[in-house]
Order: sequence, then structure tokens, then C-alpha cells
Amino acid sequence: MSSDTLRGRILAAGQRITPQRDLIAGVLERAGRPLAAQELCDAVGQEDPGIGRATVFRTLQSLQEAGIVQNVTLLGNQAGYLLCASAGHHHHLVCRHCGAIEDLPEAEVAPFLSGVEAAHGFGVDHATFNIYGACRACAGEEHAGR
Amino acid sequence: MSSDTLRGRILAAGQRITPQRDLIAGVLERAGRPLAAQELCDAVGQEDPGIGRATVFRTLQSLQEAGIVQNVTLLGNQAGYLLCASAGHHHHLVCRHCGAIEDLPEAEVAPFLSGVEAAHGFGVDHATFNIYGACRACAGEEHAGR
DNA sequence: CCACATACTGATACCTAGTCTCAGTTTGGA
DNA sequence: TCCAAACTGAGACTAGGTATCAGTATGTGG
Repeated sequence: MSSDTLRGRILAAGQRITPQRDLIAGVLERAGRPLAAQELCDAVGQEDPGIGRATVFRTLQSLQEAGIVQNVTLLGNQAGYLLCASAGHHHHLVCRHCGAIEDLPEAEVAPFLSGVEAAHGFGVDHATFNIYGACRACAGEEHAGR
Repeated sequence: MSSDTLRGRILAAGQRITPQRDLIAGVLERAGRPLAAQELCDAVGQEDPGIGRATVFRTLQSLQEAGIVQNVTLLGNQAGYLLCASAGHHHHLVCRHCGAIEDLPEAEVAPFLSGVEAAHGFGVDHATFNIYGACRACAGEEHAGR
């Protein structure tokens, strides 16, 4: 279980460990996919109905600052919260079929951004990518016909 | 003035021309940068206080379907509405300093997406990019010192 | 140029996401 | 074990956005 790692990351960000944070991070960890605000609140409420909405959002904010959670934009402009395995800035490939998430490291997008910088004379200082499609498994299934 | 073009695009999408749509599209056109929901509602209300909020949002939706308006995510996860000069799917480079928007055509990102597809075995079917930084003019200013 | 189906509008109520405040509780370092 | 600082829950509040519904405008076909 990686809870120890999670706790370590929270502590490393200079934040306190509380049962609420443990629980919220745990929910996201077990989900393994981005959760919309309501899904998350529901799931948290199911495990401990005593946790208030304000705490959920505050915790999400803290976890984002700690680099543990990323706020991603799901299809249809819905906000989603995702527990990130890798630290540091990175992007995600979201499978529309099974909801799986694959990390796209910053290193892979850097050359592309450099190209854009060169072509447009534009100094990029922040970029987020939302890439949707079919992951390897789901794409295979589709192509295999049925 | 490109209003005729705008109207043409609305008609081409099989939608009716109404004074409200004219006005809302006009506000976005004159802004030349993405407007947050509230800014847009305010600006519309200033030109014609009779236009209801519901109409503004409905119109935005219609215009999005017609490919005239894009919903972009501004920094801080704020939703913004932007009138797009070029039709078809494309992306934007947003200058943090002056708010200017530069189009990034799909053709420029396609090779990058192909690379991602090859590297991850992921079949991309939709991607949105949010790229922030300094446009040519603002970057120059910064570097020139002052 | 008139009639009419259909699309659009404004008002209003409602929903979800997210923030703010405040009094009380927990945490963890000294 | 003490205590400041950080965190919590409740609840009120704001903003963005949607649904409903009765009335109005649009534009097409005659």
C-alpha cells in the first residue's frame, strides 16, 4: 500500500496528516481515475458522512499544492480530480472507454512546445494538454471487431 | 466588418439569425479575447439589458455547435468564451500579459499527436491544448528590459 | 405578402461547483 | 504535556450553467 508514500508527500509539502486527508487521498487512490467533484463528495460521504464539503474542497486544494492531486478537465468541461503517481508537471492520456489514465511526461511534450515557440515566437510558460481516445487495450478490442 | 461572415456561419449551421445572437457574437468579436461568463453577461447586459442570462448561455451553446465560439479554460480553471476566426478544430496560444490569442492550427499539433499515438499505443480522438505564455510582442518587451 | 410550424426568447426556479467565515477541535513540535 | 498554528464542520453565499414554460420572432411555402 502506498499510503506511507502519500503521507510522506503530504508531509513533504509542509502539511499535516489528518484522518480526512488520508481518507480523501485514499478514495482518489483507489479510484485510479479522475473523479468529478460530486462523485468524490459522494464517495467520501459514504466512507465517513461526517466530512463536510468544505473540507473535501480544501483538502483537494492542499493536495494540489502538494502536487499529489491534479485538476483535469474532463470531456464536457467537467472538472475532475486525479491522484498523480508521478510528481512534477505532466499530462494525461484519458481513455474514453475504460477511463484508464496514462501519464504523458513533460519530457515528451517539451520538443513539441519548443517547436511552437520557434514557429510563433511565443514564450510558453505553462501548458496543459487534455488528450482523449482509446488506450492500447481498448483500441485493440475495437479494431478486432466483435 | 465581418458580421456578414458571422451571420453566414450561423446560417450555415442551420440556425436562425436573431438580434440577440448578433449582439452576443458582436460582443465577442469586438473583445478579440476570451471573455469569462460574467464579463460576457455584463457586456451583453450593457448593450441590451433585456437579454436574459439563459439566452446568453443558450446562444453560446448554439455558437459553439456552429463552430463560431470555443469554450476555453483560462488560467485558474475559469471558463472563457472565445470567438474563433478560423473554422475547424484548432488550439490557442494565450498571452498572459496582453491577453492576445494566437491560433494554433490542428495541422501543427498533428505530428506531435501521431508521435504520442506511436509511443503509447493510444488512439487519440480528441485533444485540447491550453498553452500560456508571452506573445512575440510581450516577450520582446520583457527581454529588452525596460 | 400572409400564414404557420418551428425555433428562439425571457423569467424564473433550480442545480452543481466552489468559496468564505467562524467557532471549535486536532496536530505535532518544544 | 502545552500551545500556537493548522485544520475541521456547518452553513451561508457566489458563480456558472441548465430546465421549464408560456409567449414571441423567424423564415419558408404558398
